[in-house]
Order: sequence, then structure tokens, then C-alpha cells
Amino acid sequence: MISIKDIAQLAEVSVSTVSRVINGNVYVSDEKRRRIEQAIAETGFVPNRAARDMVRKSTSKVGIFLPDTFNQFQRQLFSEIAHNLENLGYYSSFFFVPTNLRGEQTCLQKLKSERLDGVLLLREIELPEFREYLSINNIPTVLVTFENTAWKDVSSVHIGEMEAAGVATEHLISLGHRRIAMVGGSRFSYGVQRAAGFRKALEQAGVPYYEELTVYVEANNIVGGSAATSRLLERDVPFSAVFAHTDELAIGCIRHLKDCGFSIPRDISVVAIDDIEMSSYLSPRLTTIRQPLKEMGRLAVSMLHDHIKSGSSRQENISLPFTLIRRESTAERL
Amino acid sequence: MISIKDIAQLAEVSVSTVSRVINGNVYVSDEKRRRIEQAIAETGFVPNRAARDMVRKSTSKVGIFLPDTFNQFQRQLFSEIAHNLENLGYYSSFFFVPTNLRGEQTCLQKLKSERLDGVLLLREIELPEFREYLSINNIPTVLVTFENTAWKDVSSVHIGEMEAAGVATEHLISLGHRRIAMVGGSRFSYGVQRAAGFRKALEQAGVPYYEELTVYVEANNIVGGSAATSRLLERDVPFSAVFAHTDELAIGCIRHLKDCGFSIPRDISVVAIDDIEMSSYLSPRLTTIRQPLKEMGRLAVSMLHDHIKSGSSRQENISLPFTLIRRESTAERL
DNA sequence: CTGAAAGCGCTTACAG
DNA sequence: CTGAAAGCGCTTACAG
Repeated sequence: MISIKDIAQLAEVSVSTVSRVINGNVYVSDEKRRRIEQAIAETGFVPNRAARDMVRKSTSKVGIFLPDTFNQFQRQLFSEIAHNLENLGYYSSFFFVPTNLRGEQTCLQKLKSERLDGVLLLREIELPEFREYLSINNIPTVLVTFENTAWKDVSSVHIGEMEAAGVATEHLISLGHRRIAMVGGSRFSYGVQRAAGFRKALEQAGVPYYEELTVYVEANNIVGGSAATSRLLERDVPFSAVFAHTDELAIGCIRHLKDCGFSIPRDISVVAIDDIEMSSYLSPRLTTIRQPLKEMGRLAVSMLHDHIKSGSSRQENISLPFTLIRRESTAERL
Repeated sequence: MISIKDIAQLAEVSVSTVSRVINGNVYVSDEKRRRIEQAIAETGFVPNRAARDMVRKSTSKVGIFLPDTFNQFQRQLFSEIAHNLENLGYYSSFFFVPTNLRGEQTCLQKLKSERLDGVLLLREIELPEFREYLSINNIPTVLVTFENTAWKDVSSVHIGEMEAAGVATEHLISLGHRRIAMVGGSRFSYGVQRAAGFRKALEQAGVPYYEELTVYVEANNIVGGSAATSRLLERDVPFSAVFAHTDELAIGCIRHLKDCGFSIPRDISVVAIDDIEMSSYLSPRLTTIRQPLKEMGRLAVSMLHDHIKSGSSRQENISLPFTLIRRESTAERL
């Protein structure tokens, strides 16, 4: 491994001077600069990041914390975020956070062992020490896809979850549906909030809520949606529409309904939230609420970037607008 | 930031001794060990990775190099790989490699700036310096999803691309199809190989190959598949089946065919390669070749792990078995 | 079993 | 503009 010392020798200057040209310091004579640049070009030298990180305060590295099992929407968002980070010159590390306190503890260890310039959370963290660490060490943090309820000085970017669920539900109601099922999760905030938005919309419209038409998924993915729908049908309570918490859940749900002989949307309408890439290519094309994925990723990164640059961490909770995309999976109740 | 020095002071021992207990060295008296462990627990100290990396030879970190725009299959694979790496105690960095030499150059810089223990390539790299660097510095490398044609001492895990394309094509032929279109890419190896496998299968079966029924995509995703199919139809040359290079391409293709009034598989059969999560939930369910995704990820990581442990880099090119999954998107020609 | 010392590859005052 | 020196937080012989 070639080091800064080698370059200094080759160019016949001191290590300090080499460091200066590497870091764009202006006070270097043209002659020495030339010799150093040549030596660097010849050897293909690139400064060792570990050494640099150790001595500098900043690492230009941000950590992305993800749910252990992440869905399509989160995958797309992750990719978006990673690209934005890269464009701004950041390195990124990512960490899967298992869904239990032990797992969060492990992640905290990892977080501590690096000197991250910033943190992006795509999943909620319960461990209080985690937040304390971030706060004490003044590490800028931005939450993405969920609202910041408990953390002081931490910003967030998300959509109004309750409102979105409300709009999806109202859409169904406006189509004449009165017996509406819900397929969703309950463990994480967005599940809780989407469920709350659903109930609230029903209530406001004077449409009855049926306990028996609410079914919670075990896994937030296609399989989970299909399995939950199976349980729903077993209850043998009639319904003409389904509000699924996510597109993936809706895809699993629709598959199962079709397999049981239902036609979508003629027999049953299905609406969801997310609008992943795939959704407009399915049969039927999915009616869903579009989360502004690209904007969300871009904004989260740029907010984090601002906080890192400014050193301040003024709290900012940004609720982005969403849109109901009417496609083919919902229709008037017959 | 609390450091090893602080722990040494707190426990009233030398820094060396603290280092010993951190690293599981046995030669430490019970009494001192106890004091040190207590100090660590009290302070929540975790060793600084940058410092450790600098002095050690090994970083326990592997780099994952991904295509700039990566499809579902690659996303799933990435997630699989990341989890496997994590389970083995590795840290991982990932890098998106833009599709041009400048981009590869930039990635090489990044690669140099870190001291990676190993490298996983999910995309081909053309830049010779890249390989040279890996080879000179003896960094274990495993290629995933494509065969290793040019690199010495580098292992790979993949399926037989030509064979898989052949099996998909033969499936169509066995169903009585004689005018078979192909929707695929040409820029990267798997595109080239899948196209070659397609032609070879046609030839061996004595089924004619039609230049006009071959259409190359601009983007290897759903939109690309849809757009390519549109161009295919414009040519107005009849066909009764399509071989799409990937599931995503097939999804875009099927969508477009349906929108033009074709019924799948009654009018046109479609087969693909990959078998992403979604494929068995679509309408129609996709007939496709299943790549052993989990096995591929597991194996790639374990091979890399072996190479890192042993220090040797015996070349091993593993071609994993694949399976044709017959579902609903293909049928006998009427 | 233990500590003092050297060194990993950089950056950053400091003095000139 | 430039170099010698100190130091970042660790690990690793070395000597005891």
C-alpha cells in the first residue's frame, strides 16, 4: 500500500506539503505542486480513509438504518437515498435493524464504532440509548417515512399517514362501499396510523366499522397480504372493498381474492398506499396513494446535508403531499 | 468521545491491558479484567473502528459493487447478500458503478481509499486497473450473477445463462411455437448470453430465427420492456410467443400486449428468467426460470469468506442449477 | 500477566 | 510557501 510518505519522497517534499495539495490548500508553490501531482498520478495514490477519518472530526459518511425485512417501497427509497448521498459526496453505511431491543443494541454498538456525520432512519428505533447517543454526540439525524413523535431536535420527512389512509378510505366510500375490510399491520407507526386514519374516515362518513373485517398481517409483504386475506375470507363476513396498508399487501390480497373466484374490481374493490414501480403494470392496475418517493429521498438527504453543514439541528417535520392515483382496482359498488 | 485511554484510567490499568480484554486476549488477571469490563459497561465504550482499521491489516469490511440502476432481482440479491455478510460479522460498503469508464474510475478511487477485506461484484467492470488493483493487493473477489471470463484468480457464482435461455426457449418450442420474439438487452454479458442461448435453442430445434422479432431494450426494467414491445408490434411481423430476458421485462411486455388487446397466454405466450418475488402473484402468473437467489447470495458470501480466511484465492466458478417454473403465461399454440 | 514504546497514515497548528 | 513535530485511537511486539 502506497502512502503519503512515499509520495513525499518521490516528489522530494515534506509530508505536510503533500497533505496540502491533497486537500486543496492554496499555499503550495507551483513547482512542488506539479511534482506532487505527478507522483500521485504515477502511483495511483489515494489517501487512506481510515487514517484521515481518525484525525479529522468529519468522516463524510452517513448511516442508513433499515428495517430487517424491507419492502419494495423501502427498497426503492433506499436506492434513491443512496444515489442522492453519493451525488453529494457522502459515503454511506447501512445497517439492518432487527425487530427487537437486542438487535437495536447491536446496531447502537456499530453506530458507536463508526464516526458517522449523519444518520438516516427508515425505521423506528425504540432503544432510548440510541437516541441519547445521537443527541449527546450531536449527530444530525433525519427520520424518513415516519413522523417524529418522540425525538427532540430530530427532523423527519413523511406523508400524513392518517390523512393518506383517510383519502384512500373516502375514495372507497365515495364509490358506494359500506362494508370495507382492512388488511394491514399494527406493529409500527405507519400501520397504527393508517389504521387510525381508516377508522376516522369511516366514522366521519357515518359508515360502520366492522371488527371482523379488520385483519392484521404477520409479514408486511405479498405473502402476508395473501395469508391475511385468506383469514379474512374464512370469517365469512361480506365486504365489497378492501383498504390494504401497502401495495404489496394489496397485491397479495388481490391474488388471493382472484384465486377464490372474485373479480377485481367488479366484485371487490382494492385500494392501497405507496405506489411502487410495479403497481401501474399489474392487472388490474392498482388504485393507490402515491407517496412522493423521489422527493422524499431527495429532501431527506438534503435536510441531513444542511444539518451537517450548519452544525445546527433545528427540528423540521416535513409532511409531503400525496396523491390518490385512480386506476383499475376500484369501482362503484354494484 | 470516550477512548481506550479513558477506560485505562478508570480501571487503573495500562492501555495495553484494556486492548487485551477488548480483543479477547486470555492473559489478563481476573481482577483487572473485571475492573476493565466494568469501566466499559459504565461508559458504553466501543472501540473506534477507524483507529483499529488503520493499525490492523484487516477491516472486516467487504465492498458490494452494484449496477447504477438495479432491477428487482438484483435488489433481492443485494438484500440477501447484505444479510449473509452481517451474519458473518462483516461490515459492508456498497458502491453504485455508473455505466462508463469514468464512473468505474471513480469507484476505483473509492475502493482504494478503503481497505476492504473482500469485494463482491454484481456487475461487470471493464476498467483493467480495477482488476489489477484487486489482484496486486490480493483482495479476494467474487463475481455474482455472471460468469468469470477474463479475470484470473477470481471466483464466480451464477447460473448457466446460455443454458437457462435455452431451456426457456425450448419450453416455448415444445408448446408448438414457431415464431418466437425476443425482448432483451445486449450491453451486458447476461444479455449477450441469453440472446445466444435463445438463438442456439432455435437452431437446434430447427425453428427459424427472425431478425425482425428481436428487439433490444433501452432500459432493463418494466418501462423498457413495455417500450420494446411497442416497437416490436410496430414492425407488424406475426409471433405467438416471447422470450423476455428478465421478469421485469416480461411484466412490461405483458402489460403492453394486453393493452393492445392480446390475451396472455391464449394469443401470445411469454416466458422469462429470474423469478422475482412478485412473479407468482401476477395475472397471469409468470412462467419463468428460477435463479436460486438465496443460494446464490449465501454461496457468494461464504466463498468470499473462505477466501478471506484462507488468504488463498483459488479460482472457483460455480454454475448453480436453475428450474423452469411453469405457471400461467405460456400455453400451447392454438 | 503487564506496561512503556513504537507505529499505523494521515492532518494540523507552530515556527519560520 | 514549507517542514518538523505532535497527535488522532488503537494494536503489537518487546522486555520484564
